[in-house]
Amino acid sequence: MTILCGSDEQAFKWTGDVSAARSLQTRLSACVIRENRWSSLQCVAGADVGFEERGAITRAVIAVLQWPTLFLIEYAVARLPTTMPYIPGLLSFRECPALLKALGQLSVMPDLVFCDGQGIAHPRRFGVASHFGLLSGLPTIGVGKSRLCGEHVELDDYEGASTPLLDRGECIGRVLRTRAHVKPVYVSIGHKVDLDTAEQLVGEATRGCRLPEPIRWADGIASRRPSFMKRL
DNA sequence: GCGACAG
DNA sequence: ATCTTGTCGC
Repeated sequence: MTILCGSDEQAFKWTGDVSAARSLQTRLSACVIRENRWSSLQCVAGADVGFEERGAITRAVIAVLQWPTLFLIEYAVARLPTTMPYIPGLLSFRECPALLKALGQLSVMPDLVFCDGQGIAHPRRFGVASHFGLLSGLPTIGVGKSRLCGEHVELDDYEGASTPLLDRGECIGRVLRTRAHVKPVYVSIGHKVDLDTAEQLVGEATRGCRLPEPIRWADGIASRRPSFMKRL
């Protein structure tokens, strides 16, 4: 049952069948581990994706940082032809191939990955952070910049404020204000990390900016922002 | 049928 | 996400 998760997905091919992709997500979501399955952190990574050629090429970036100093150790950039369009709820099928390629190019395997996007805070509890975690086997945390699904009460405007993200009677994540006066981020379990730990780690990985440092690096490189490219 | 909708 | 012009603050 669970042993089929990895191999099933590797064989997945996008044919335009939205229903088939959704069914696969529902099956794979049962394989996601929602509790801590790691011992210690030596280094963590940030993962993000960007596009080239007006979307024809998918460019994935994984930046590895030392923990808990958050100094950049190394990074990898991988490019692959884009095989499917962006469809809300199916983002992981579009981004995971390039992310896995980038992961394979690293010389040091991170102990945990902060992903740009939702984990189980997803209609079928299988966002990109969970999908990538399952495929790589690595612990992952989903950090979304906006909401995909779920509801929550208004959030206090001070740094560290947080409130549960609820969907169909289930707590699927937490809305966290990483900095006063800025939009909150949506933290959720990706794989092998529980929610309390995920929120705590996001807080510890954030240094004055809205997003945690690992994701800032991956995003800065994926978006080719001069301020980041200069520091490489 | 209508509105919502990660990146 | 990407494109793109303009503005605000340190």
